[in-house]
Amino acid sequence: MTAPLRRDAERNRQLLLRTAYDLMAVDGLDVTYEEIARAAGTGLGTVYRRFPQRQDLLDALFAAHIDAVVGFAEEAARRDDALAGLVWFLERQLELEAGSRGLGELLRGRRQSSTLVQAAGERMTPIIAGLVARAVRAGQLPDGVTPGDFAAAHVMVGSVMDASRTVAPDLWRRALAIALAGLRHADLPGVAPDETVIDHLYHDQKK
Amino acid sequence: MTAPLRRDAERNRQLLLRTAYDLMAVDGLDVTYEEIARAAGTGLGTVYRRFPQRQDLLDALFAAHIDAVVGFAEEAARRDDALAGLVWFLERQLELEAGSRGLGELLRGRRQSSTLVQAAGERMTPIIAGLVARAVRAGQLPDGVTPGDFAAAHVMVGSVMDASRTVAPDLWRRALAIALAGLRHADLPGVAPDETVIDHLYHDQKK
DNA sequence: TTTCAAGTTGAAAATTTCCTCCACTTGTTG
DNA sequence: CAACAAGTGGAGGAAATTTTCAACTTGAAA
Repeated sequence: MTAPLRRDAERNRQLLLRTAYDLMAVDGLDVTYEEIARAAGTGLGTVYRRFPQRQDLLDALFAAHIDAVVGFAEEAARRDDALAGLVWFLERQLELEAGSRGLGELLRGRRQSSTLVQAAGERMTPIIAGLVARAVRAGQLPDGVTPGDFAAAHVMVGSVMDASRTVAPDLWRRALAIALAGLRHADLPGVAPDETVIDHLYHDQKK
Repeated sequence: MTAPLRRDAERNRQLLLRTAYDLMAVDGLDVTYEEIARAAGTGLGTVYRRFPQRQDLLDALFAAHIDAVVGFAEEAARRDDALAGLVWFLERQLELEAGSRGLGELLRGRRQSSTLVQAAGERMTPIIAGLVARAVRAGQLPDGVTPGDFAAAHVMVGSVMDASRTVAPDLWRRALAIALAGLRHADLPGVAPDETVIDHLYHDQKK
């Protein structure tokens, strides 16, 4: 379909991907194209030629990670112990996010979600919902806990991760412990977040 | 000391404050001066003349709220029941934040903190620390829970508030229930966040 | 080796937001 | 009501970032 890139172009493409990945791991998704070009030692035009939309770059950079997260969900669903599966899934996903600020921004707030992230969400939604339902049925979680509450927990832990990344890169594990213990023991007030609200939790898309 | 403003200027000042407050309640602290001017029906120069630094505007807008939060802390400390005091304090503060996205941004992440916020923090730190210590001593909270964990809880609930404000303005209460139950029941791993880390939790100051 | 489509580059235009400046207007004071 | 300090408005300069583009270079097919 699409012609393969010329050898030098492909080399540049890989170089740009590596460079962009490293920059975004530290500074988040909003690194300047100019910054990427400078760090990679290419011209600005080269970055634009290869990745006309920033979304193109993000997709190329993070597709594998997104797939991995979906894989985690599927693997978690195979467990007999539903709650253990949920905990394991959340922890794996957060570990990935801990490795790259950019990935965290992609998977949670900031920036409207790409097709990739949306598709991944659609695949995981029923899986997680099934796990939560199983855990509740088994009495591992109190009645009233919903998938949306896990989404909230994810966002909550992520916020601590984002704020403490540079000074306490493991603090999110403490936040995770709080969130998980909370889900197990809280008597949740109000109405559970439905699909629409979950969508906002993840793709807030404001500056 | 400072000469009083001319009557028309004072009228404009109040108008700008009201306008800015309303805009920031919805859109956060980063509303453009141009937007404020347009909404207030004044010229851009007028906004800059009255509030040369954005911090001047923020201080004028939120000083009262910040004082109120400090007042909550002091009142909480007077309670016999330390944990109830902590819960009450956190809930009051979050209720204020729920009323204005701007205030939430000021009190938590985003934007380096003003002198006002810093001063408030310094007044509240020992108060909250005392309450936490009392609650732990009384067995209301498990050993190992620290003031920093309450800061984390605050940030965590705030992140849910920020993300769901427009579609589920009360969802933060559910997040608060999770966080509080978590603090009461979690066996916290890792090291507790110290002062430096708490500072980062609150004043992350990245885009 | 020749040829040329593909690739590269960096200057410059377009955007966006911030902030200054000054000619003009208006309260207020004597 | 005269005089002027204080206040106002908004065009336009500065800075940061995005995006385009035309002149130049290079890999690879014939």
